[in-house]
Amino acid sequence: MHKADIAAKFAEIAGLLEILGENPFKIRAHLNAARVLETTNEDIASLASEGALTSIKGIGKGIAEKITTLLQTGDLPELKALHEKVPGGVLDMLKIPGLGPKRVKAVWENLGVTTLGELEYACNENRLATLEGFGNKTQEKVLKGIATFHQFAGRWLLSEATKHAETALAWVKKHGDVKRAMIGGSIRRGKETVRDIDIIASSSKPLEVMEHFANAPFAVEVIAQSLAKTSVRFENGLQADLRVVADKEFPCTLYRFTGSREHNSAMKTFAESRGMKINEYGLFKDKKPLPCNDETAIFEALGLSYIPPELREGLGEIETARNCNVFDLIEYNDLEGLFHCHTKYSDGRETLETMARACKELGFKYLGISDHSRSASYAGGLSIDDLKKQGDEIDKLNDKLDGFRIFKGVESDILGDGTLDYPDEVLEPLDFVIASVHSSLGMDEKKITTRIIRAVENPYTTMLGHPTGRLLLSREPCAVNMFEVIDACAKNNVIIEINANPHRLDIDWHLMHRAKSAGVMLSINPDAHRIAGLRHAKYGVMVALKGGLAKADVLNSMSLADVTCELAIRKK
DNA sequence: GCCGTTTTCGGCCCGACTGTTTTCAGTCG
Repeated sequence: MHKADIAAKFAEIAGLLEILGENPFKIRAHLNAARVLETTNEDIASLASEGALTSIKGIGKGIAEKITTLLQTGDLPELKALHEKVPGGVLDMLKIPGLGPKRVKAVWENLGVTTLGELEYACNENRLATLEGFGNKTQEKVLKGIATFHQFAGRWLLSEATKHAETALAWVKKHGDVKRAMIGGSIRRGKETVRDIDIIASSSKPLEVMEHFANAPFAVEVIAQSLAKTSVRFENGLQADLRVVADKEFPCTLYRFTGSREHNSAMKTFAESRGMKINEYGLFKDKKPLPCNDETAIFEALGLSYIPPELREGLGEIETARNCNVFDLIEYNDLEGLFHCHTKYSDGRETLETMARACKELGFKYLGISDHSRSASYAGGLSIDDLKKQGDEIDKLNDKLDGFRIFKGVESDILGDGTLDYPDEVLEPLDFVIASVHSSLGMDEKKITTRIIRAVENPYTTMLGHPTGRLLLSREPCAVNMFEVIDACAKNNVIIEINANPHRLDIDWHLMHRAKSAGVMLSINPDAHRIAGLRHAKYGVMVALKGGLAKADVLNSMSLADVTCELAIRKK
């Protein structure tokens, strides 16, 4: 059993205990253990065998025993006992916004509701609103929450799907008869959420390769097996399709199973206009296949410049490819530094120095630190004194970190009225200020737009952080009118963040063209709370590509000297 | 259930918001 699986068990226990109204501190201890397990670098199995699990902060005697039991048996008697007390579907209800443990318990005990389906039914019959402590507003909110839940079911975050896709790809490549293999589909296009994994491989023995795939250790179920493809399911329900073709067909199959439906359809039409035909088996002229060794050759044969996978959405990219030689797009290696990172000063896992050194080791030249501000008490936001203290530490580190620079910043909460939560004299000496909304995201369009624009107009705001507050697959963006916000950013010389955390990817890439044409600069920010989070910048680059951004549009593609200058100019 | 320690038990984050009530419980971040 893996650390992440054990962590999930503890989170499950916490949820069940919550519904049962157990001691809140016991619940927190389990949640804390889950988080610790998710993030620790320790080898749990060997610590368990040495009886040294309690050396990890947050793991005491009780939880250490449970981890050991889970490692040895894969199961936990306590969890079984809890499941006997609480029906499975009741736990799902905790995922509905507006329903916490108390209300879930009330719904379950008073209405006998034990699944989301029954809950929806009860809402439609107006039974939820009649419960004590509930009303029409809550009932409506729950109904909306259930709809959102269904809408997101069966979709995965790009980061999660990528991780599984890489596992599957590595397994496919292990087969000795595989010549080429790649991840295709929406993962290759960098879509922020995806439905399944597509892997394309070439081999002279396709059936054997597909059989090998069906027998993969991660495949808990083989959903379909045919001459054309094999589909398996991972334990978490994610589906992976493998197509194996002859090597000469590989480029066209990969191409066909990468582009969106709209892109493929547009390309089919374009090829026909050139007297050609394109499908998953090849590119044909006068019914004769044109040899294409890779995707580049396909575009060349069609008289187009190469269209990167991220752009193959059917949004006019073929037209662009006819008119220009190359797409001028940012690449991951263009990034010179990273802004928007957290440390132990607020809710980050690492010290300032550890984060800076990790960033340097990744090859970056600078790091912009922006811990939470004082009103973000839930995230350990910094008092004015702490912020000064951090600034002093940054000064010392900058003397030590040869050729690497830490910029002093803060992620300041945008308060309800649009003001930032430090006085001007505190913001003034900082190198940069990210203004972000973290609370009261439910305001109507007019109110929240006015609020955010007021923050953009603050002379100390350098960047607008995760502008819509969306959490992919769990929280819709707030009602903000982003067109107005983009215009305000242009007017006030404020940079817009592309929050690269795979849960956010905010702003949405569809809006990047508009920001670019309004003359707004963007910044690809990892919003890292731990070392691994720094690598999330790659997802930010993927969506920036989708948004058609060039190196020149992105703040943190500037050299250290240039970015220092840029920040100074913006401060004025 | 964990931590820290005056080693045996008390403290563990808490303020804002929402919707419900009519003074506050529950949820959220």
